[in-house]
Amino acid sequence: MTHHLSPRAKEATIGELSDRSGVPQSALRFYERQGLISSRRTSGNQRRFSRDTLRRVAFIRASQRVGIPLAAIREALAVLPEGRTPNRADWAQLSEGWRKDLNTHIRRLERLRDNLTECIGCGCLSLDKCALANTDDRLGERGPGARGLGV
Amino acid sequence: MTHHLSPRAKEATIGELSDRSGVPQSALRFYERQGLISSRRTSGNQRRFSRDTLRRVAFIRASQRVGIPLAAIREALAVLPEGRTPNRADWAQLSEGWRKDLNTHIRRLERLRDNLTECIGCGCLSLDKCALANTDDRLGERGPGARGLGV
DNA sequence: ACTTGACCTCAACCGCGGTTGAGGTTGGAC
DNA sequence: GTCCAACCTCAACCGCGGTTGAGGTCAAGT
Repeated sequence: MTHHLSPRAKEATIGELSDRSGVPQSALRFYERQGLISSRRTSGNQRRFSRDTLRRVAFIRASQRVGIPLAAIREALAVLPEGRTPNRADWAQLSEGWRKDLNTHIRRLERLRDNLTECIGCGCLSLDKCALANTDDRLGERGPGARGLGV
Repeated sequence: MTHHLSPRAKEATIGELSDRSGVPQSALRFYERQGLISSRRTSGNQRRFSRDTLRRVAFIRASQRVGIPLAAIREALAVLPEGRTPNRADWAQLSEGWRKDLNTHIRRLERLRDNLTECIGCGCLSLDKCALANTDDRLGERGPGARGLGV
């Protein structure tokens, strides 16, 4: 009873995490640099990821797939607890927020689709009054550089 | 009756086009380099845009807003006639295709939202069988470099 | 004729989301 | 103890969608 099991029993190397998540190692290192995931280091400086990291990575990829920029994903992930392993309630809280964002996003797309149909379909092609041209929603200009805006 | 009006009566300078479309001149030049719009040049090498270019630009921006990459927009615009000024039917054809893409896109988002709710909500957090992790839709990997994939 | 602002090109740079490769260490199996 | 795959860092590069700035020309008004 004195040989105290090391906690790494459930930890994954970067290769394992990559295989399980389908995300390239280079991307995982990149995510770590960006503060989206974190790892413990072995005495030999190798990464060891805790089990819940797989979940985080899945969440990151799923979010990205709908066009959410990494910075926004990082913010969202920040609601997860620091020291403790996130539990179901933590993830539920996270996904609830995401659900709202997704709904907003979906509504925007629907609006655009309807405008497109209406506007071109009706032949109003005068852009001054066209819903297509004057899309009411402001999409945060936020400085120069590429737009990005998460679609 | 002999002073034959010059055709530039309805042409716009880049500044005018920029003002009317709200798109920076730098972006308009960029679009031209990328083959999304085109211009006539004056004897002094200045650009003159035909009237329908305003429409093209509006279309480009609207498309971008929903996350469609410029390359895809260029392809879509290729269905417009070369010599002739595009008429209503041309634009309608274009927008019909877009409407379908938008619908597909919207459905993808809805699916993700529902998966998220179900998956996290139900506590199934085992990623192996999770819809979040194993999103069935293939999103065209197409080579290395940034994903892009138009969201 | 001259000024002034709008236009031109070209090259360099930006943020994003990574990949690639060189050169060096680690660690598990034999 | 030695081997080799798997890991490490760091710097450079990629495509995308542009912006910025230097240095030069054009055209409309006085």
